[in-house]
Formats: sequence, structure tokens, C-alpha cells
Amino acid sequence: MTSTLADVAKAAGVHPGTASKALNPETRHRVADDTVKRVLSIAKKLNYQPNNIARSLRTRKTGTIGLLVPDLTNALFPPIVRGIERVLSEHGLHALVVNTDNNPEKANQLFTALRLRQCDGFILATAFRNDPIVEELAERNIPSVLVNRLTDKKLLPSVSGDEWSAMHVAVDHLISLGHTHIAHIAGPRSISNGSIRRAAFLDAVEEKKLKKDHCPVIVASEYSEDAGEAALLKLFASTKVKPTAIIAGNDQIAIGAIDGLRQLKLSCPEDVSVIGFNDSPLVDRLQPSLTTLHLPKHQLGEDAAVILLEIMSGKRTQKAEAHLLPCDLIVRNSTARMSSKANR
Amino acid sequence: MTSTLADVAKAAGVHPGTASKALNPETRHRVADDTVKRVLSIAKKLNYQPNNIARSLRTRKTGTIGLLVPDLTNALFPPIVRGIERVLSEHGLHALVVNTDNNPEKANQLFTALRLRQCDGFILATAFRNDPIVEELAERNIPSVLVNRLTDKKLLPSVSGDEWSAMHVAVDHLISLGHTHIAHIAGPRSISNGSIRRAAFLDAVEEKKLKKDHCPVIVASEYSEDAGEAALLKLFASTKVKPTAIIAGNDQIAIGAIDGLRQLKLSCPEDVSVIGFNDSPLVDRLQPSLTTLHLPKHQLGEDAAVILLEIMSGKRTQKAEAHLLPCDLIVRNSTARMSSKANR
DNA sequence: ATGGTTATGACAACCGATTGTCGTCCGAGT
DNA sequence: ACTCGGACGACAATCGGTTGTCATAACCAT
Repeated sequence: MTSTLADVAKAAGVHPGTASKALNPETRHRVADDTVKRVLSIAKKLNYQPNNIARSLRTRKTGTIGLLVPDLTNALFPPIVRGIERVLSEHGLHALVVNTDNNPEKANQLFTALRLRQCDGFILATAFRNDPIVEELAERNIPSVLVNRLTDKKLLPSVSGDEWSAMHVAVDHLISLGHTHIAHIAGPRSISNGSIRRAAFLDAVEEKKLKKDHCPVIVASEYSEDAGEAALLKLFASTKVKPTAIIAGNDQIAIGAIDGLRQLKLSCPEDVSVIGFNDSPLVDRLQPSLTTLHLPKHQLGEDAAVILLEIMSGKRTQKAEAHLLPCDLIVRNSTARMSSKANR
Repeated sequence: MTSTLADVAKAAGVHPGTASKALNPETRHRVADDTVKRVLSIAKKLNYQPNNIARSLRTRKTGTIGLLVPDLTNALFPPIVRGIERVLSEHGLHALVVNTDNNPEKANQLFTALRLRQCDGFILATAFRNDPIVEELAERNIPSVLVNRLTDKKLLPSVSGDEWSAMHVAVDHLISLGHTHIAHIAGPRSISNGSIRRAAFLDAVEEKKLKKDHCPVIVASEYSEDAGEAALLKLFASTKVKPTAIIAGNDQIAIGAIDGLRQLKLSCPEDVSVIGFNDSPLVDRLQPSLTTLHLPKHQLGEDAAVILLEIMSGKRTQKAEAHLLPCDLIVRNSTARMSSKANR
């Protein structure tokens, strides 16, 4: 069916080893020019395709990288994956993509499976702030990069949005619209996004000298509409001082929060302004369209892949640098100047 | 670092071949029970992990399947991918996922690369009605399955939504609301979805004895909001008899069409009802929320994977059966009873 | 003429499993 | 006592490349 190196070598009247060297540009100089030509032409004539498995066995390189994402159906990840893939495919590499559903056990299992497949490197979009997989990768010095989510301990290179600045911009925006009572519905604390955005919010509140008890933080149980709605209802049930603006941990929480407001007969943005995070697809077409912080998702993926490739090629050492990409505030209709009729 | 089969064999005092047989449940019967026990316990003690590359080289099975999708950032595909992955991972298989962007050249290149990686099978969500890759797979009898998109020639097993019935249900729904002037904005004709839905629309119109020139079809250049909007404007510019209902080729086209209506100072659903296809995320939260045909995307992926596995294991021969999954009409607010004030 | 490079390519080991063949040994049956 | 059969496991070939070593020959300079 397919011809092997031995076939080519025999047809060219050379030893397989010699044919191998002739075919490989790196080692071609060890072979006479006309021999190279002969081997090359015969290889083409026989439509020779090297067997990657055999090559991998010898070279210990599979050209495969493991890509762990929490959940592809979350619109945040596909653009990241595509960014990664764009860069990888340029270098003849391919990604084994797996979904962990934020389940550490599942993640472990899949990670082990990918390691057994001898992936040359890993990109993780699944990191928890404290993540044994990340520790293992760092310990064993396996080429790997974090994307979007960070760990508390700086163990691996990472590429993520500059959430700290983004949150400050969000708070500034609301203040500029006259808001002084701003709440934050944070994402889960076990994930860096939730925790960093939360810390940045508190920092911004303090920096802008807003009253701390006018700016409550509540944690949503997960990054979902339902959790956002539940959190909002809980927030409004528990605080005496009602906020006139809300910064959500992400777009889904924001959407859920707006649902919650609707239930309370409050409207967005007239009564309460809402800001999301990530700039997910279609949030520009919701009613109201969502003001949100745009995450350069594709770029995140590309940069992560580039860094991984540099580490794998030895052009860069695997040190735990954090690369932060700017997030722009996209102002839409879910934020508005505080109305005078607002509560308090 | 990691121990090999030879290490285990030596420690157990047996030949590597024997150790291999002891480790493999299929061949274990060829080895004495206590030898098996010894090998097993030593393998565990040495934390032996078989080298998949070496195994693949010998067995010609990589446990990898190639998954071609047009574009992961199109929300249609991630659930399909996840469905596939769920089934595959249950069997220890993994998917190499690549995006072709509906670009045949890119598809070819990626397909070739995946073939060189010795994928055991393929799942294609990228098929054109006439697709050389599909022909090659069928010719060479490589285990493979189509998902969501079909080819004109029945060459491979496929799993897709029952679009024919779905379209009939959509037309029925509009007729039951009093509409008699129904237009269809079809998707690209080179892809089965566009062509089947279009043919089904024409069939339904004829079957229901609607006047053919009251039910125009226009083709959008691609499955996007912009193309949908452009198509709608062109439609309303060119027909004397204005439709009071539109069935779009998919949700994105529907959303674009609604934008177009808005430009013409027509509102949905008061003036014109609109139906989408696929039931994409968030279309239930748009204003108006979109009536659409729900595609069981996850199930599509699962079924495709199951069929592929059955082919690969020889439990099923690779015949070109088309598996059609039912699509439910989800009635929301973009369709309404035809108002009496409507044009004509 | 001689010693020393250099170019070339044959050779074989190797990567780490899998698997068919075959020899040996033991016990059972006649 | 002898044969037959089965259990067991050693052995080696194999999958298809890659790569370091070495032999040979040609070439150069002294």
C-alpha cells in the first residue's frame, strides 16, 4: 500500500540509513548531492510518506500537544482553541483537545491519558488556583503554558487577560456615570478569574474611596446564568443599601443578574447598571445589550501557543512569566448614568 | 525515568514477550497464573506505563481519531464535539480536532496531516455535497462517519438532523398562524443543510398548496448575520408580494434577517414572523426570542462516535446509512399570528 | 611518496512494544 | 514404558524509521 523508507532506499540503490539522511534537510549534507536528488525523486515517484509513529518512537517527539479546556460549549474557549491551533498547525503540530468540566478527577484521568500518548507539551485552560496537574508539569519540567486561568503559586508561564486593570476600568466607568453603590457578583473563588477580579474590585473601591459597605461582594456558585440570578436575588435580599450598579464575574452571571433584576421589577439600566466580563457572542444583541470587558481570546490562544513552541524548541526557558493582555471596556446599553430616582 | 517492559520482564525473571502476554488480558491465558501475578505486581511496583508509540508501531492502531469541523467558534459544533468526545474517551480514544473554515484546500492539507498521523478513523462535520475527502475515505475504506452535513452521493454512514421533516414542521407552524406568504432565506447550496432545507421548503409549499410565487427562496452567501441581513434586504427589494413570514437557513441568518426587517421599519413578529434553525445558545434571550428548530447536537456527536467505534471494531460494516435525528420546533416570540394589518 | 583530511555511504543498534513459532517439560493415557 | 497432548515461556522477527560509528576512497598538502 504505502511505501516505506526501505522501499525508497532499495529503489535508489542505497542503504535505508542513507535514504533517511537524504530525506532529512538537517542531515542532508552528509549525503552526496546527486544521491540526494536520486532519493528525492524516487521518494516522490513512490509517493513515500514517512511513518510518523516509527519516527516518534525513535525521536521521542510526537508533534502532538495536549489541550485541556473546561468545556468547549462555553463560548469563551473555542476562540482560544482556534488561536492555539492556528499557531500549532503552522508548525505541523496538532492538538488533542479534552474537556474536564472543571472536575479535578476527570482532569487527572485525561491528563494521564495524554501523558501516556507522549504529548510534547501541554496547554491548560483548566487551572485551579491550586492545581496538582500544574505542579506536576512544573516539577517534571514538561513544556507547558497556562491560558486564561492562573495558579496562585507562579509555576508555569501563562497568558491571560489583564483582569486587574480591566476591573479598575469597569469601576471607573460606573463612577463616571455617577454610581457610588456598586456591587460585585464574583465567580467561584477556586479559580483565578474569580479571585483576581474580586480582589481588583475591592482594590478599586478602596482606591476610589467608595464606602466599603456600599460596595458588597457576593460569590456566585459557578459561572452560569442561574448562579448569577440566584446570587443577585440573595444580594438584594441581604443588603439594606441597594446597589445601583453591578459588576458581574462574567457575561453569564451578568445575564442571570439581569434576569434577577427583572424579577424584582427593577430594570437594567434604568434602575441598575450591569457590566459583564469576556464579551461573549450575542451579548451585543441582548436587550439591553451588555456592557462588558472584551477579552482578546484568539490572541490569548495564539500567544500561549507561541510561548509553548518557544519553550519546546529551547528558544525560551520555562519560567513562570505571566503575560497579561489588555481587556477593553465595551460600553453598550446595560450601563447608564445613575438616575436621580434611584433608591437612596 | 519511566520503566519499560524489558525492565519489568527482567525484574520478574521472564522474557519481555512473556511479560507482554501477562500484561495483556487478551493473551494472559498463555501464561501461568503465578507468573501473571508476579509480572503484574512488579509492573505496579515499577509503575510501568506502556509506551503507546511503540505499541502503535506494532499494532497499527493509534487510538486517535481525526475530527474535522468547519469552525469551533460556530456554536453549532462544540456540542457535537463534546458528544463525540464523551463516547470516545469512554473507550480510551482521543480526538485530534482541526478547523477547516470551509476551505477545501485547508481541509485537504489538514486531512493529509491527520492521515499521516495514522488516525484510526475520522469524523467529518465539514462535508460539502460533493467532497473529495469523503470520496477518498469511502474508496480506501477508512473507518469514518459524517456528522451534521451529508454528501449527495451516499458514500459514508452519517448522522444528522431530520431537516426535511423539520422544515415541514416549520412551514406547518407558520400556516397554522395564518401565514400564506412565506419566504425562505437558504444557506449556501454547496452544503447539504442549505440544499436539503431549501428542497424541503419547496416541497412543503407545494404540498400545502401555497402559491409558489408567494413563497420565494433566496440564498444567503454564507451562514452569518451579515449575509442574512443582506439577503433579507435583497428579498424585500425584489419581490412585489411581501412575505409575512420567513424561514431562515439557520439562526444566524435569522438574526441578520431580523436586523434587516428593523432597517425596513418592520418589526418581528408583528409584521413578519421569523424562524431560525439549530437553536443556538442565547437565541432564547434575544428580543424577540427566536422560534427555531432544535438540533440534538450532543446526540449527533454521540451517535456518530458510536457508529464509528462499531465500524472500527468490526461490529458494523461501513455502509452508507443515513441516521436522522428528530428536530423539535421550539416556539418562541419571533413567530406570531399573522396580523390583519399586514401587507396584503 | 606519505600522512592526513574530508566526503560518502554502508551498517547496525536502537526506540519499546507485540506476536507467531518452537522447544521443553510434565502428566495422563494405553 | 512409551507416546501424545497441553501448558509454559523463551526467542526472534517485526513495526519503520533515526543516528552514531566506521570503512573506504578520493583528495590535498608537504
